[in-house]
Amino acid sequence: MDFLEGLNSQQREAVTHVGGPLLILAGAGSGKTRVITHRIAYLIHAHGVPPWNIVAVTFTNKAADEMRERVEKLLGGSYSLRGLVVSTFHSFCVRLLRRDGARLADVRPGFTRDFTIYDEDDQLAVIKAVYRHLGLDEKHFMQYRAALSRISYAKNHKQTPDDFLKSAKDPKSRQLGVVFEEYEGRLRQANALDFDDLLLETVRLLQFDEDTRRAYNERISHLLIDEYQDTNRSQYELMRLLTQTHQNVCVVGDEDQSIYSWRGADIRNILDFERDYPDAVTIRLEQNYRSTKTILAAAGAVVANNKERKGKTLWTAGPAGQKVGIYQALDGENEALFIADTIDRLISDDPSDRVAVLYRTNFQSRQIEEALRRYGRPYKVVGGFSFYQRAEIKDVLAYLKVIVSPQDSISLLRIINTPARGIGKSTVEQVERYALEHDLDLWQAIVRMLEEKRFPTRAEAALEAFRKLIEELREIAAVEPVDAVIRAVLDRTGYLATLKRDDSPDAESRVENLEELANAAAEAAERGEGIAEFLDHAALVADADSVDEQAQISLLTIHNAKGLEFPIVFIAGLEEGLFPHIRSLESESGMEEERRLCYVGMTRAQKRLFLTWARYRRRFGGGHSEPCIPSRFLSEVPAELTEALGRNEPAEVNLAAEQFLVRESVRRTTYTGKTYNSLDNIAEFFASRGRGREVAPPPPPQAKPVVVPPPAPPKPAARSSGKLTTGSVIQHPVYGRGTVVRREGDGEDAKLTVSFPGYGLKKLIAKYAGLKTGK
DNA sequence: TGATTGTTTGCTCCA
DNA sequence: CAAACAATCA
Repeated sequence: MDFLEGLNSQQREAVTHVGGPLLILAGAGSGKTRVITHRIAYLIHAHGVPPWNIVAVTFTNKAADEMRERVEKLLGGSYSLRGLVVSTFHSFCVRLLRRDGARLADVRPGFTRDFTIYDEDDQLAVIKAVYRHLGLDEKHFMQYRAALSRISYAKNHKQTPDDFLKSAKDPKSRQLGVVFEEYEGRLRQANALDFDDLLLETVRLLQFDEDTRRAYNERISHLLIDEYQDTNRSQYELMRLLTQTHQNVCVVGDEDQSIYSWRGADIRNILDFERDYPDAVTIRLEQNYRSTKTILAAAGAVVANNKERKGKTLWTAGPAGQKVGIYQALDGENEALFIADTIDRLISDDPSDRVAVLYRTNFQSRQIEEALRRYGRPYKVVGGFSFYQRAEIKDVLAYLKVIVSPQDSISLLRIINTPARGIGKSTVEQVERYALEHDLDLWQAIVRMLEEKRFPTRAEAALEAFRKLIEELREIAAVEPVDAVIRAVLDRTGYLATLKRDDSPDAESRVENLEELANAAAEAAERGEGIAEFLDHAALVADADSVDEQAQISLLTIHNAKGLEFPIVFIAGLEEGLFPHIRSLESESGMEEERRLCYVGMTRAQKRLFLTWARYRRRFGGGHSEPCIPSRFLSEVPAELTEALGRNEPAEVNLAAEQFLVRESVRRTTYTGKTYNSLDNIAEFFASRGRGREVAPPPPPQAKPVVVPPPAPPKPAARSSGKLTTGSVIQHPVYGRGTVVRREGDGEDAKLTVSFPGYGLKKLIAKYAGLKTGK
C-alpha cells in the first residue's frame, strides 16, 4: 500500500510527519481532505496506530462519513476500522456526555445522561417564556434572537449569569442578565443542553473529572481537526484537554476561509497555534488542484484586500480557463432568469457538468427556483427549511422527547394540546403558574395538580387523559423500538387521524413527511439505535449533510458550500447590503468575514464562475423594488479577468437586450402560489397547479428558449394510468424516467411509488404527476 | 376552547 | 408575500 503516490511534496510531508503538533495551512482546493484521509491511513498502516486511538473531527456529519469511507477504501479492507472516531465536535461531545457524563451532575446539579438537546426553536421558546414571565416584550426590550445571541456570546466567553450581572452597567444589560439567569435556570430544570452547552459542559466535565480526562487522554493518541479556522473557544479548550498526554494533534485550516465568527469561531485559534504549541511544525499547501488560473487569481485578488491574514499565494498548474462572467440584471427576477437560462444552455452543451448557484441568504433561492422550474430543470436546494424543522416532525419528536425525559417542559408545552384535546390556554397558564410557584417542571405540576384536584371537571378529564396517554407511551417506549414508538404516537394521540380528516394538500404532504420519519426511524432501529440516539441524530443533522453531490443543479448558501466543489458556479446577489450583508457593514472584522465568504464562494468553482447582481431588488414580496449598488467585491476582481455578460453581448445571452419584454412575459407567467423549496415538493407543485385546470401542452423539453419560455405546465393526466403496474417504466416531467415499484388504488387516483435513478423513491398521484409511459 | 379571520411585521449565516 | 401573532366569534 503506497499512500504517498500522487501526492506533492508538501502533501507527503503533511501525511508522514508523525509525532508532535502539526499545523497544516491548506489553501482552497489544495487537497486537504486527501491529506487527512491519507494521514489516518498512514498512521494505521505504517505506524501501527490502532484505529481506536485516532479521533478525527470534521465540520459536518457528511464530511465525517465520507472521510471514514475514504480511509476504508485506502486501506483496502485489510484493516478493521472499529473504534476509529470520525465525527463532528458536537456529535463527539454528545456521545461523550451520554456515555461518561454522569459525574457532570456534581457541577451541574440535576444533570443526567438522559439530557435533551434544545435546538434554536426550543431556545426561542424558552426565551419567549422568560420574556412573558418577566413582563418583557420584543419591541420594547430586545429581539428574541438578539437576546439569544448575546447569551450565547456570554456563554462562549465563560460568563455565568452572575458574572454577566456583575459587569452589567446599564439597565438594559442588567435586565438581559436576568433573562440570561432565568434562561439557564429553565434549561437546567428541563435537563436540557443547548448547542453551546454540548461543548461547554464537555469541557467542564473534562476539567473537573480527572478520571474521565485521563481515560480520554490515554485513549486518544492522535487527534485530527479539520476546518480548524472555524473552531471556537470551547472547541479549542477541548483540543487542549484531549491532548495533554500525547501532543499528537494535527489541525488543518485556512484563515482565508474562516466564516463562522458569528458562531463564536475564533480566528486566533489558527493564527496562534504555533504559540500554543511551540514545537508545532507548520506545512503550507499552496498548490490548487481545483480551479482555473483565472478563477484562482480573481478570488485571490478579492481576499487580498483583507488585513487579518497570514497571507499565502495559491498557484495552479491548470489552464487559464474562461473569464469570470459578470452579469448586471435589471432586478431579481431577471437575475434568476439569466441564471436559469445560462444553466440551461451550459447543461445542454455538456450534461456532465454540475452547477451550483450560491447566495448569501436563503430567501434568494426562491426566485431562482421559480426560474429553474420554468425551464423545467430539476434542482436540489440545500438548507432553507429543513425536514426536521417542519411542524409535524417537530411535534412527533417532541412526543418522543417527553417520553424519554418528562422534565422537558418546552417539548411538553408543544404537544400538550397538539392535536387539540381540550387543554386550552388558561389551563396551561394555570399549570405554568403552579409549576413556577412550587419550583416544579410542568409534568410534575400536572401530576400534583391532578392529585390535588385543582382543575375544573372538563380540564381535569382532558389532563387526566393526557397523563394516561404519555404514561402508556412510556411503557411502549420501554420495550419497543423507535419506529414502533413513533407509530404508537401517531395512532394513539390521534395525530394521524386528525391530519387524515383534513383533505388539504398540505395535510397530505404532512402525512407523507411523517411516513418518511417513521421510515427513518425503522432504519435507525435496524442499526440498533434507540430513541435517544434517534433524537440526537435529529438534533445534530445539518443542512449541509443533505448535499447531494450527484445533483446536476444545486442551490445553497455559500456557508453550506464550504468544502464542496462544482465545475460551474454562480454567485447571485452581489449587492452592497446583501453581500456584503448589511449587518456586517459596520465593523471592519465583519466586512473581512464577508470578503472571506466571497472568497470561499468563488473558490468552489472549477471551470466557470459567474457573478451576478441586480440593479433593483424587492425586499419583501409585495413591496416595491429598491435600487441597489453593486457589491464592492465585484470591483475587487481585476477587470482583465472578467467579461460583462448580457447588456453588451446580446449574442451571449439574449435576456438583457429584451429586459423589459422579459418582464412583461414574466409578469404574466409568474406563479403566485405557495413556495416550494425542495425537489421533493416538485411533484406536489405540479400536482396543485394542474388541479382542475385546462392546460396547454408543454413546450418540447429540449427547446432552447430565446427569451423566456412560457412556464412548463403539467402534462395532461395520462389516460393510460390504468395500465401502470409494478414494473412499468414511466416518464416524469421533472425526474425523468423511472420504474413503478408499488401501486395503491386504481386508475387516475392511483398512488404510485416510483423509483427514479438519481432521485430515489417518489410517491406520485397518477392523475397529477403528468406521467407518460416511457420506452 | 378552538377555529377562523384580521393584522402586523419582517431577511442573515448554522451545529 | 407569508409566517406569527392578536382578536374575534361560534
